[in-house]
Amino acid sequence: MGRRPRKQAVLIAGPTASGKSALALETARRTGAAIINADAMQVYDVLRVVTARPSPEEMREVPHRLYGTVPPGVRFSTGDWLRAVAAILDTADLAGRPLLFVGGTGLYFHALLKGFADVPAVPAAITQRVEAQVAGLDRAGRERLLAERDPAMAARLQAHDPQRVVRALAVLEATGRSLAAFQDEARPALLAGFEIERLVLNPERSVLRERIARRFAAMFESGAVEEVEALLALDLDPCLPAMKAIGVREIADWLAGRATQEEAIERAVTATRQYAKRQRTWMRNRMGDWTWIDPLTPAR
RNA sequence: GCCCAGGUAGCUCAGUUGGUAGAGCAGCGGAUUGAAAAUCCGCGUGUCGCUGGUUCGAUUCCGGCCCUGGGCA
Repeated sequence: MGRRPRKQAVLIAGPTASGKSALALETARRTGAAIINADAMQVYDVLRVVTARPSPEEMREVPHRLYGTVPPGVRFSTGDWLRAVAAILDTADLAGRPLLFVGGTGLYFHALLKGFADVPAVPAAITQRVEAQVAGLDRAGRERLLAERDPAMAARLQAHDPQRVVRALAVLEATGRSLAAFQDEARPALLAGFEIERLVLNPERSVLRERIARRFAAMFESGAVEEVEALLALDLDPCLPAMKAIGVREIADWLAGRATQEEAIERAVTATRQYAKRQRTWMRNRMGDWTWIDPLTPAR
């Protein structure tokens, strides 16, 4: 039995501004690894500075995948991301390189490690119809509607927020099956057969806060404004994910005279801090068995 | 110096006909299976400027002081 070295994957998660990209780059230089994006916003083209995507020089130096590869007019989903990763694993061009999955989107790592329900595409017309139906309902109304149509999903959802209720109802309508049934079907994890190392970067709270504040102020001076102008010029639907990247709304408000620069920066910094908090909640509660490190405090 | 307004949560403020107080934002905790930088759920964290007086009881009423803003000099 010929012994081939096992394929290696390193997963680097952590809240925004925790130093993931720097660690990934340093590791890739040392080990010859390729870096694969696991961040929902860094996939979008146009927004580089605002999403803190690696620079063109860094991307030239080390192989990077799934950074800025999706037009901002596209609604890229977790399933799309997982398929894109599968396609990368199937190609030979990264053969032999360790893979570094780097990003802040907990759901992507979950899908990568645990598999993801394979649900057929739901026609946009159906989603729109369901959205219109759910739009006027309050929390109790949503809960009641879902319980009536899809008790299994109603029982599964902890919070009956509009997005999840719409998704459940749309899947039911499009396929005739409950989303719960799809979720219960075991999906093979993409990284089966890999030797996997899992890291969560967890800087001290006060340090992270300070880095977030400094980083956004710097973004403002180094191209973020031009990016947002370019994005706005595309005149996209404001509901699209790329339009919701932190900083887009805030800078757009400043450009339109609805906020001073100081206010725009403060709001974006607050939004980033709140985002980091949500990330930490996910990581604390769902990545407890990963290796936690503080990359920013010298004495660790 | 005098007059007026105000001083209540981290911030902006509401309120208590005297029984130690509550909104928004911020913050904290939680959920998270195709929008996830999204979308939701839960939680008030307080010498009511200080100090005397009246009162069974004062953040509330009265006096004094301090501070802030505006006006008059």
